[in-house]
Amino acid sequence: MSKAKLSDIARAAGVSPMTVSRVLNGRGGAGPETSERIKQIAHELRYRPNALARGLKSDKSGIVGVIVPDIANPFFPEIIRGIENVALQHGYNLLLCNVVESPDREIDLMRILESQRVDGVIWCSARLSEKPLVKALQSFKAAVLVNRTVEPQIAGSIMIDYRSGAADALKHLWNLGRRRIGVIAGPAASRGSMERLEGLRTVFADLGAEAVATVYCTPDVNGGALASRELLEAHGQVDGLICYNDLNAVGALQTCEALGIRVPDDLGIIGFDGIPLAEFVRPKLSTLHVDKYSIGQLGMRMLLERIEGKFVQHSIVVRPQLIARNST
Amino acid sequence: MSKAKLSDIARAAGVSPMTVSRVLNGRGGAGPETSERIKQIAHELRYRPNALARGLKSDKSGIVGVIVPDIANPFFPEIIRGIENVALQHGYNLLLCNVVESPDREIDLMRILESQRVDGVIWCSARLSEKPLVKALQSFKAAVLVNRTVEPQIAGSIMIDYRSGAADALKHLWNLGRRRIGVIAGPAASRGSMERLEGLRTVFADLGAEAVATVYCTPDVNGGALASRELLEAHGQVDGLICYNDLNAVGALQTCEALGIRVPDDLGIIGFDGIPLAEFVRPKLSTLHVDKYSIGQLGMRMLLERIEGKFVQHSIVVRPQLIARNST
DNA sequence: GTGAAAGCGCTAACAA
DNA sequence: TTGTTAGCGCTTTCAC
Repeated sequence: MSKAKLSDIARAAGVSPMTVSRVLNGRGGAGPETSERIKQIAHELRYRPNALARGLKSDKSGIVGVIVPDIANPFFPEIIRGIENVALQHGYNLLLCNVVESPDREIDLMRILESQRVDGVIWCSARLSEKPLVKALQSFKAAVLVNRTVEPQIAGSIMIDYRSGAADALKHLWNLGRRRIGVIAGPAASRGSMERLEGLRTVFADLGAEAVATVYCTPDVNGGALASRELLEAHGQVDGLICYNDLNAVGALQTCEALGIRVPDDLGIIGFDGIPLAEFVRPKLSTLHVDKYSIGQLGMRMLLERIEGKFVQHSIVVRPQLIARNST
Repeated sequence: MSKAKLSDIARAAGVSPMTVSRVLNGRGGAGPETSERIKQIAHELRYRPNALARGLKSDKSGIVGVIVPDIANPFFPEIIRGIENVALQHGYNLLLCNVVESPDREIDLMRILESQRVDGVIWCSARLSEKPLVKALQSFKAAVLVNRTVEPQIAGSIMIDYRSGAADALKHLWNLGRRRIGVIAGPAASRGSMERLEGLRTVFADLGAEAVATVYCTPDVNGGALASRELLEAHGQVDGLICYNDLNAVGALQTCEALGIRVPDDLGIIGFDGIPLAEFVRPKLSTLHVDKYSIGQLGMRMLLERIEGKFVQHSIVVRPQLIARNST
């Protein structure tokens, strides 16, 4: 049996579809006992309003597109939960999109989300270059970027203060007496990597020092393992390692184990992000914790404002917090 | 500026909307150079077909609902990726829903997905009781359950063979000489837990032995830590621990560390699921590995068959594979 | 308080 | 080959 529609209820109740619509949407429309009868029938028929028809009429789909580079990276599920938490409170649902592969995928995705007439988009760690990114964003009623900025008219943004985070990481190692510091810098193309390096440079300059070596890598455990091996084999005297993220740091931990380097005795390692994994490895990983759930909530709230046409706040910066554990 | 529609293109090209529709959908409809002109204009106007209108007309939304109990549990993102991989190949998108909280949430979600007129649903680890579950599933054109079964007419299912997995875990520990075995059993209400226990019972019976103790807990790290502490403090002589999942096993690892119990020397620990984390802890966790990505792919393929009205295969059973690492 | 008409953007069926 | 008509389910507008 196919789904009940307004006219089915109307016929059963002996009224017009319009009346049913009004009653079910709580906008008066009928006397008390007629209303009751209509609601009763709707319930019996398991009536579910057709969101497609509603959306077509109202030009609102009730759906928000969420784009993440890789849902298997534990950084993102927390953000998604934050987004969903706020979205559901406001009657929105999430169309989740993963873009593991290429920037081409990002373009395709945009077309899809446009076709679905999503009411807005939250895009995490977009890798598309500026021009096409802006062009893509302009096709949406509202957009929020996480980990990226564009002109505030184009999209709101939630930024993580990588500079200060990286600076704090370096100061932390320095205060612990580490003087020969290497950097596992993550993906060379990434803005986040650049900003971290800038933060480091500033502190190094103040200190009259510099990094022993910097190695780029993919932002996962394996990338960290490979890069740290390369770095440590070439620079045995390194006594501190600053990593792009916790996954990289866990990879470094593995390398140290393989190379017989003791952490933190021989080498202090610090990560970034504060994913749960950081607490489960041994030694427990010191890290710069980022409140991912809040980022999701903030992002969705910002999107809601934009959907409603308010542009009060254009950019939010979240500051990572140093958590010193046993790896430093 | 709002979005271009067929009639906009039609006007610009001096043809009827119908012709434009046919051309853009590649169903002939016009001579070669008219077709070219239409495509050109569509491109310039950044035309995006309105999926809402199409869906309303065709009674197909192109969207598949995916429900997981908790996206922050690393078991699920892999499944989602598998689902998405197949879905995209076939022109479907995912409406992702998390149900962290209560079974009530599950009911609400069903209403939402029905309203969105999703073409099908993939539901992971549904916790709703049989009656309402069946009722909910019946409202969809197609449905597939992961980790649960119902009548094949109602929904397809992908099952993990927890019995054989648990049996393998026990045999593994037994072969290693462990004789006093405790069980961290996960959520008491869960089917998965029950089935694992059944698998264990069978093997214990063959062996003429039984579990020293069984403790239930939440399926996360903390639950495992608490439950294992309770178990180990009450039964100091236990030399083998079978855990509901890897998260629980990691929790047990933490407890052992706190209690000064050496793993695997004093106690062998084995997990379940084979999440990435299992490789990152020390000692590396032995586990029963489940191919989550494949499960996602299989589930989506099964759903596609059901959407298309083929019901060739009603149930797939995936067998976990023992991976012996350093915790046993 | 209630209903009829019209239209959101698209396409199946038929007509020219 | 191309166009016209009608309708998917809902809601806004206006008339009763």
